[in-house]
Amino acid sequence: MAWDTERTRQLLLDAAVIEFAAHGPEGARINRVAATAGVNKERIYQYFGSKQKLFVAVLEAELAKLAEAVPLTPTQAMDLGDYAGQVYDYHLSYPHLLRLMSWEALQDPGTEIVAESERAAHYADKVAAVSAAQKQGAVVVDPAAAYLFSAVMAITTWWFTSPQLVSMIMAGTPEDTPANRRASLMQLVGRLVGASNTVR
Amino acid sequence: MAWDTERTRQLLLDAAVIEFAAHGPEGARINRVAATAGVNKERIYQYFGSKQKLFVAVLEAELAKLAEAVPLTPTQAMDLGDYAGQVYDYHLSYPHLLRLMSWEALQDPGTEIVAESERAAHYADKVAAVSAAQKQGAVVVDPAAAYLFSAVMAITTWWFTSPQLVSMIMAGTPEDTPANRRASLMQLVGRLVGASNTVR
DNA sequence: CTAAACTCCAACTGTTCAGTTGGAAATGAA
DNA sequence: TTCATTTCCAACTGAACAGTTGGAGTTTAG
Repeated sequence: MAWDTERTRQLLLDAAVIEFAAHGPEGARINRVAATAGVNKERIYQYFGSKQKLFVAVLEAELAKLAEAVPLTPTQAMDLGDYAGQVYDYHLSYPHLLRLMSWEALQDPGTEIVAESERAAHYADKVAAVSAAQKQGAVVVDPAAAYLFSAVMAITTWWFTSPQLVSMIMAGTPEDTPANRRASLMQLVGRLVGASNTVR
Repeated sequence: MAWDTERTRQLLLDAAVIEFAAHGPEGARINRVAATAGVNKERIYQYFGSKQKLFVAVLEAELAKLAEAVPLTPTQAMDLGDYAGQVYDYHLSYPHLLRLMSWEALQDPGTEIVAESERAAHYADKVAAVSAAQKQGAVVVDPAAAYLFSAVMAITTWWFTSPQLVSMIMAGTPEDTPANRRASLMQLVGRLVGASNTVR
């Protein structure tokens, strides 16, 4: 058969995103990845080495896509509500990543963090941007930037990471829609950072 | 040997909390639960029926403990910052529950929610309490109570549900401690709900 | 054209796994 | 005391699993 090594690898990676997002690194099954990809499972060991290494490759690939899709710019920290809205949009249209990160969160605490140095640098940049916005008066100075940024991440991602809680909590709110969630998110982030239109 | 059926069952449940918190419903191993409990694994099938039913029993038991430890009172909605602090304290001292709920969140979306009616009623009460506080002027009226309550849950639990993100984001904040997290949490919740001391 | 290297496959290995079975030991009722 | 019931156990069953092997087929270099 005609070879297309890169295509085979990508097919496996794409299939692995689906399998790991659904079942996590321990529950995923190598034969299902191979079946979904239409590729022999021996190829997984040839290209990736092991099941856990495949999971790492999947996380690296998907994190790179997020960084590309929602890049950090200095102006974003000046409008964290809008930034939160963009991150929300990304996860709404592409739910696999937060599931993968949730599985990552639940791994053995001793597990090495995937792409840690790149991700830590990325987050350091974001926290620094928030800190700079605090100095410019666009964001309240209390609490520290890292705490503020954490809270923004928390309320942005929660809708996707706790679906069972969301369904129970929002059951009595008939006007609940993704758009209203997004609007409340942006409003609440604005309030957290002290944006002027939220002062009552 | 002297029989103590209830003790055997509780030993298995306690061992299962540890195993499911660490590995989740798919990654957990029945033989490890039995070994940790010091009980034959056949007893698991006798008392609980199956691995998944054991997971459900574990979640039910741990959720009942939370409801008992951090009960809802009407006064709590008048001070959501304090309430958030109490929930934070519970999870800080007892991290298994949020791990179990995180595994629950990642189960197949078609999976029946454990103790759904009780939990939904519990959350409905909480949202109603927030709504009442809004009417009394103790909490801002925008966005709707369910959105506010969701945001409070989000920033309270995030410290425990995203440890890898926390470690990267907080790496550049040397003054980061559980106490400072708690203090920032209460401050941010106060700001979200429009508590008077946060207006700038 | 040939041989080396590479990609890919079906079948395999050794182990693990959830769940079950047949029976031992303890308890309780008659 | 005896028998029925219950609790508990070691070993088992059937299937699943991650990872490996031997070799077929294709590509590339000489």
